[in-house]
Amino acid sequence: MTDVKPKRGRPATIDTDAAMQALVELFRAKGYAAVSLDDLSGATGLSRPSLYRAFGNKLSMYIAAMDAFGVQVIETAVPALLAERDLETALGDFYEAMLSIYYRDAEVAPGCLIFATAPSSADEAAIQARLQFGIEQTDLLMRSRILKAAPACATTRLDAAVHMATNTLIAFSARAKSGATKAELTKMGRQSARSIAALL
Amino acid sequence: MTDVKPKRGRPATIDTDAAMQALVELFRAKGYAAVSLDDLSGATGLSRPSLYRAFGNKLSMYIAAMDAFGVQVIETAVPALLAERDLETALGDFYEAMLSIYYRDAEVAPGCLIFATAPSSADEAAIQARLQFGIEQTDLLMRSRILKAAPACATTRLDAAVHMATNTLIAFSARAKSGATKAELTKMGRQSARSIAALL
DNA sequence: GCAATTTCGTACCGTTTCGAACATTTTTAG
DNA sequence: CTAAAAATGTTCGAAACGGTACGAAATTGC
Repeated sequence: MTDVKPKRGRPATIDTDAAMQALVELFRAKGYAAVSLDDLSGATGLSRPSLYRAFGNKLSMYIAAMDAFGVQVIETAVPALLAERDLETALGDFYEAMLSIYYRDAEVAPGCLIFATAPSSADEAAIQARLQFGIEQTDLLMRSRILKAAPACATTRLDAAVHMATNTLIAFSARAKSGATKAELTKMGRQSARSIAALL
Repeated sequence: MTDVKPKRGRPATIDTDAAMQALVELFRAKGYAAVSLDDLSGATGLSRPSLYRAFGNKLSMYIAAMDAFGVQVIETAVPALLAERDLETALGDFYEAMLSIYYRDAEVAPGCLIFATAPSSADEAAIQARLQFGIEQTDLLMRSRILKAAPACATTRLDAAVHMATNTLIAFSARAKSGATKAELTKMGRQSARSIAALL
């Protein structure tokens, strides 16, 4: 199914993956509304019509960027959470991995595309839906991980720990944007992981 | 000092307080960048030049709205936290009061002006500074309240509880924007308050 | 080589944006 | 009553906005 079919017209030359990465970087740095198509065109090196053909209008570009960011999180940070370790270290490692995404070696954090920029644009129904999905999936992920560590945990107690774990991550996205250092938040993540593990 | 001095020219007729309230409502519903001066003019009933004279440019309007929102929080919700009750109920009452601000009787939450909209506009230095201040003040508020409930608490434990309490509130602002119901978050707030109190 | 087909960027459209210039209105000072 | 002063809304302009029409370029099928 690796299409070897020779297509009829002029072959495409644009690198959509690289372009998408540039979209993610711009959107998470400046949010949805503050970014213009000219900005995106400049960052990707693609003309506005090329962007439009590849990703649709600005809203669908942002939605696609949210998805790409989510995939990046799943591939990069989630394995740390699901590793065969005790809950406290796994959760702490996960937070640290997420912070590596939020800060990306930069002095000033580009931040989280989903938790930090989507809330302000949630009046767009499509954006709100993706934000809801992101939170939901994080809750589910935390639930499965905590349940693995404490299979017999009562549901109330489990809910509390799950929400704590997700809420900590969400808050980190805002704190990173507020100027907190990565070291600061990493320490906070270890503390939080310990507290959450202690809840069970 | 209640100025009875008759000023020289035409007296001002605009209600700056009402206008500011309208600014807060618009900004927290749609964020900073997505709001135009025409939107603000329409919502306040003031002409663009009047707005400009009263509050300066768009950025300073947003900054002033952040301050006004902060004052509203301090006047409305903080007393619940500082009330003479046990920590768990005080914290739970505080979260509930904050959710009343975030939802304002509306089906869809207008949300939190500071935690939900500022992070996406934090590339503006002035906005980032106010966001940082807001988080800092919340941490300080939580610290003083928790310290009152547990004066002999070890600093590590105290830090953990403080950050948990603030992070929960920050996360609520994102969850509210994602479409969660007020009842849902109120329940989560009570659970979180219990968990945080149990950390001491 | 010629037609069909697909990609691509230049140029353009109408709208919206922010901010200011300006005249008008309403008051006090003399 | 006239002049100065302050506040206000109408009007304007230059720039930026999102999005598209259209022709040039590049490839395959015949």
